[in-house]
Formats: sequence, C-alpha cells, structure tokens
Amino acid sequence: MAISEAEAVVMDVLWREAPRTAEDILAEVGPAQDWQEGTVKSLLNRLLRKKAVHAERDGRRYLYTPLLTREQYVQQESKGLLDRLFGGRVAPLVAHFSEQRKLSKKDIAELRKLLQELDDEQH
Amino acid sequence: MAISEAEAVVMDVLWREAPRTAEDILAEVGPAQDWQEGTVKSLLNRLLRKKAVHAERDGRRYLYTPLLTREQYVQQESKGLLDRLFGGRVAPLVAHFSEQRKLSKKDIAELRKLLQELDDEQH
DNA sequence: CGCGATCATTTACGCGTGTAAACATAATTT
DNA sequence: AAATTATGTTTACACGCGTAAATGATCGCG
Repeated sequence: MAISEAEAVVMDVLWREAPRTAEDILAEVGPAQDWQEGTVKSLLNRLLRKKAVHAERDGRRYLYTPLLTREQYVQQESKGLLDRLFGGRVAPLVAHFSEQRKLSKKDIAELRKLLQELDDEQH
Repeated sequence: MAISEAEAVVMDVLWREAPRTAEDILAEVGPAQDWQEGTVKSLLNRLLRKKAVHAERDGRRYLYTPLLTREQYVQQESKGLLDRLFGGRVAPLVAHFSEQRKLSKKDIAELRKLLQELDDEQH
C-alpha cells in the first residue's frame, strides 16, 4: 500500500539520516509539524506494517531505518502524477510550467545543461 | 477542499466536452472504470458541493459543466508534487527522470524545442 | 521490592474516499 | 390513473488518514 503524506514526512527524516529513534524523529519534525509523541509513534507503526521501515531493538527503544528508498518513493509519486496528468511524458509537464511562466532562470539553465549532457553521453 | 482522484476522472470527461449529463459521463467512464450509475451521481454531487462543477436543469435531468478548469487542477497538482519532492523547482524533476532513463526520444526533442522557443522569445 | 519515568502498542474518533444501495420524485406508457 | 421508467438525492459502510489518548511493558531508583 502507498504511504501517506504524513508518513512521508517521517520518512523524510529517516532519509536524511538513519537509523533514528522515535524521539529523534519527533525532535526533528515536531516543531514544524506540531505533532505529539503519539502521532509519530502511530505513523511509525503504520510504516512498519507497510514494510516501509525496519525497526531494530536497541535496549528499551527501537532504531528505525528506511526500507523504502527516497528514490523509489519519488519515482512512484512522480510517475503517478505524470501518468494521470500528462500521458506519462515529461515534456508536456515542463511545457505546462513554461506556459505558466513558472520556470526560473535557474531551471532553464539546468535544463539546458541536462540536455547538453544527454547529447554528450550519446557520443 | 481539493478534489479526489475519482472525482478527477469525472472532471476529465467534462473537460473533454461539456455540458454533459450524468448518463453521458457514465457511458464514457463506465467501461474503463466499471462504475455503477450511483457512483457517478455521488461523485457529481460531491463536485457540486466543492463548487468544481455547475449543474443546470434541462427538463428532467441536469447538464453539468466544469467550473474548475483543467489548467487550475493541473497547476495545483503539479505544484504540490514539485513542492513536496523537488523543492518547488522543475529542473530537479526532469533530472530525476533523466537519471531513471525515463526520458523518451520524443521528450528530449520536445524539451529541446521548448528551450529554443524560450530563447527566441527572449529576443 | 515497589514506583515513577520511558517507551511502545492498542484503541479511538472524526473526516474524506470509493463505492453503491435505498429512497424520492417526476415523466412516460399502458 | 396506476404502473413503470428515468433521474436525482440521501444514506450507508468499510477503509485509510491525521491526530492523539489510554494502556501496557520495562528500567532505573529509592
């Protein structure tokens, strides 16, 4: 089953650094998210059930490690959106942002470089 | 409130052509989605509540018209994903697909053209 | 050893979603 | 006019989500 948005916030912490305890996670996410301890625990348990994280006992507490990688998650999410909205192709998405004038200078420069690299490795 | 995925399927029909009756919508979406009539009616009512469609009486039935435009919806959805996963910028998303080798020839060609156009209108 | 502090696990609860059955109402047919 | 058909409206129900309180288990301390 897919992981939810709140669950992804927890995963984000683990992706930055793992393994971590529930307490660590709360400390890092609590301020921004204004969550209670129980909330983080619940999310962790759901992530366990979904096999998205692994827990290893360490004395009285657990150390949590991500099983689902950020790459996998990003891939699923972006593919889902692309398929639903842009017929599975990337160019129309970029075109969409271009039309909305939502491409920054930096974006454009980076895209240019990317295409250049694709050219090069094409040898 | 945001419209859900099933609701978006209904919107899609209306975006292709409007106004339409509930029956039209079912006919177009039923086969693929395997929905009953009641399901479509429910979704339409939720869309009405969310002010995403407008209904105009036409004899015994209603003609439904989208209020939310496809552009608006696509914008919301893609911005959401971009913000959550790529720091709100487009280039990293494209880079992601590039790394996954998910850019088709066609994508690349189109991207190239797009950048060219941006160059041109830059005068 | 018994008690508070720490963790984790279970249970809860309101809300949206996907999916529809039930019910209401108005038009058409017999 | 009564029965049937076509539509729309209301209600339902299980499930996941966001959020957390309640409960259970364990460990260190007095």
